[in-house]
Amino acid sequence: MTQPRQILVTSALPYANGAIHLGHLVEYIQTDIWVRFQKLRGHQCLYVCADDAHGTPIMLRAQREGITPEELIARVGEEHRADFADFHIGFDNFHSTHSEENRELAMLIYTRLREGGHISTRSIKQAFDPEEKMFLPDRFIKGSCPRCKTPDQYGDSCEHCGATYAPTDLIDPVSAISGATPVEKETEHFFFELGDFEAMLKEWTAGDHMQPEIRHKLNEWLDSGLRPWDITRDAPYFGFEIPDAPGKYFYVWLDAPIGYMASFRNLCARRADLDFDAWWGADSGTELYHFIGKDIAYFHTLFWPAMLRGAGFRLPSAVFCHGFLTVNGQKMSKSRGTFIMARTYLEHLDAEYLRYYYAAKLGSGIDDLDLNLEDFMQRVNSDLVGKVVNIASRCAGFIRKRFGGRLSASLSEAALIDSFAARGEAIAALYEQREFGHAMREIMALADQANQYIDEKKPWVIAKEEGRDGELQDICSTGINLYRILIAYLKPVLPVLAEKSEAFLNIAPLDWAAVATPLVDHEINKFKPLMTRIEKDRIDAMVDASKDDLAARDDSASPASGPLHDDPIAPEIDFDDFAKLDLRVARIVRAEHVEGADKLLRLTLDLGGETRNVFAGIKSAYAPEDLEGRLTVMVANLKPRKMRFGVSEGMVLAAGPGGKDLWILSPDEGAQPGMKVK
RNA sequence: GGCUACGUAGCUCAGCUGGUUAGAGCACGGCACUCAUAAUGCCGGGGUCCCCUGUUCGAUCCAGGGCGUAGCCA
Repeated sequence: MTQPRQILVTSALPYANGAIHLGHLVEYIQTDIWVRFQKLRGHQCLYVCADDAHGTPIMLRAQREGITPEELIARVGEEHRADFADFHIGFDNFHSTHSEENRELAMLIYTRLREGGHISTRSIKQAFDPEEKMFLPDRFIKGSCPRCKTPDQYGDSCEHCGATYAPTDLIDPVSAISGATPVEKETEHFFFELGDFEAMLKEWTAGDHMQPEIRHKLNEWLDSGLRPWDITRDAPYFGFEIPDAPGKYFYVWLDAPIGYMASFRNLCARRADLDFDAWWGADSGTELYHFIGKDIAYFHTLFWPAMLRGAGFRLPSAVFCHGFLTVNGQKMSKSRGTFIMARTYLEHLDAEYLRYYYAAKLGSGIDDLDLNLEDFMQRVNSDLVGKVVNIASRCAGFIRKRFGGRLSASLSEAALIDSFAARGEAIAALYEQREFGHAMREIMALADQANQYIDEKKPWVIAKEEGRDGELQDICSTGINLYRILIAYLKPVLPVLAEKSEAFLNIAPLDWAAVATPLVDHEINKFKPLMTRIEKDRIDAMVDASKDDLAARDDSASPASGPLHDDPIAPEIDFDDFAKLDLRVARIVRAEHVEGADKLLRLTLDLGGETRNVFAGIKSAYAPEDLEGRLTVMVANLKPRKMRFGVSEGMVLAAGPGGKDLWILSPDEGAQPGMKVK
């Protein structure tokens, strides 16, 4: 080990007007894994975050709920803390931007920027709601797109044609709050003169402080010239009022990143060993990393370094961007049930499944990450339960039953165990570079090796032979030692599995260095299942619950609804695509319940010369006796599918959202079984 | 609309500065095994590397154009 480093890490501040969802968690899990890794390596690594508690949306939401903004952010803050805790996000401190520390630091930075001549004042024209007596952010003005005329678009861009414009360009603009027609009104704002920092930002950007993709984007902004940044908003606003400018507040994005500092200062107050200035002073020798989403790179790579430099603080060592989450290849969708809240997930599934899956797919780039629920289940079950935990499971029984839990007094396979330990530095380098997916592949390759070893040695054969106890004990002791190394490598990702494994192995908490010292002549505890498989119905239940959540949650009267809205028409296909489908009229000659199946009925379909066995998920809507004798339509050339209860040789067509609301298709009188539908 | 990225097997992803038969895991098929949470091991099938044009002796990798996806445009 080299010298311990001093590292301060942040994740972006979650906005305090809504719940944490699985998209947010990409970032917190990524950051947490990196932080836990650094700690296991023996570094002093501190992870701070806070709620981002200011701004118009929070003010308005509190109004709507009839509570104060302070009450709203207190409530949301508690929810956020609980969600993070249950996903094992190990913040050293989680604070709020609506705090005294943040007020003082925001003032300090603002004052220093002003003294440095970097704050200017100018009058701007902004949309004003004459009924609510407030200026309107772009997002709170709606109207028709000036280019494509699509109605009901926001004041900054059109969701239909992608045009960007000023709110004043909208056709028939209205305030989203009151419905009144906004008027233009002049107001004086303060601006941060970003252009003063152009040279410094160009130099900083050229250094190794961000990913190349972000640097490209930044260069584009730098080349097009830096404009002054509007840092104030007028009352009414929820934020920090500027003392010498009554009625003016700091824009939420000014004090949000300062929240990183405020959270750290708050931590310093409780920790005698931490000195704020040593970590944030201009000449600080510590490291500082911000993990953020690619959407807010702008604020963290331009405004934030400029503010820090202008106010005499240190700059970040690096800003790490990540991509966005898609679910099943698409944007998270409320109607599809893939807009999944952290809490909803936790009610159905173990947090570590998701931590592992994200880790397996995260790299150092800014690509989006897809949570494919089918892949998620298979990956977790196969890698963690089938491969890793299985190693302990298949060795522990012999050690316990035959040797009283005692591992061999010496290593029979020192070379194998050494080869596992020798991978530690390479795996550490991957964690360090945030190449978690690559690290997981390396670790799983080791798990495969361990299983191969056990397979090759066949302890279950040796166990039946006289006089080979020593060999048996050696093989299983080796397996246990290999398992221990794998768990140490996985510990940043799976802290709970690690903790349970430490209890099973009867050892002190593992760290990276512990890998070098194998367990010999050591007694382990009884093995209990350390992790269980993901069941498909748990995922289905989570998706269903996410649909329900939103029905309940979505109080912002969304006028659009109905089948077309919930399930938009699929992309256009050619006739050839359609012609591949062979739809046939079929008579349901028998319909019966399937023992053990919650949703399925077994249908025997007559195609006029051929009968098919089809399992249909319509039990919730039909009684078998109501179906027998009916004509319906089936997909006749669908590949047969093996199900738990038998092979399903096709599919009957039905419409409806599910449950009781499901209707199978019926041809009119006169159609004969076997006729092609075209 | 402009810009920055991305587009590789059914799915999720690797592929170092262009070079002979393009890889992994999962899924799928076959075999073996039964210690283990129906876990494991061995073998196998499967890809016009989004499309077009160009540069090159040679391009999945470079250049130009197109299509699609994501983000940003203070």
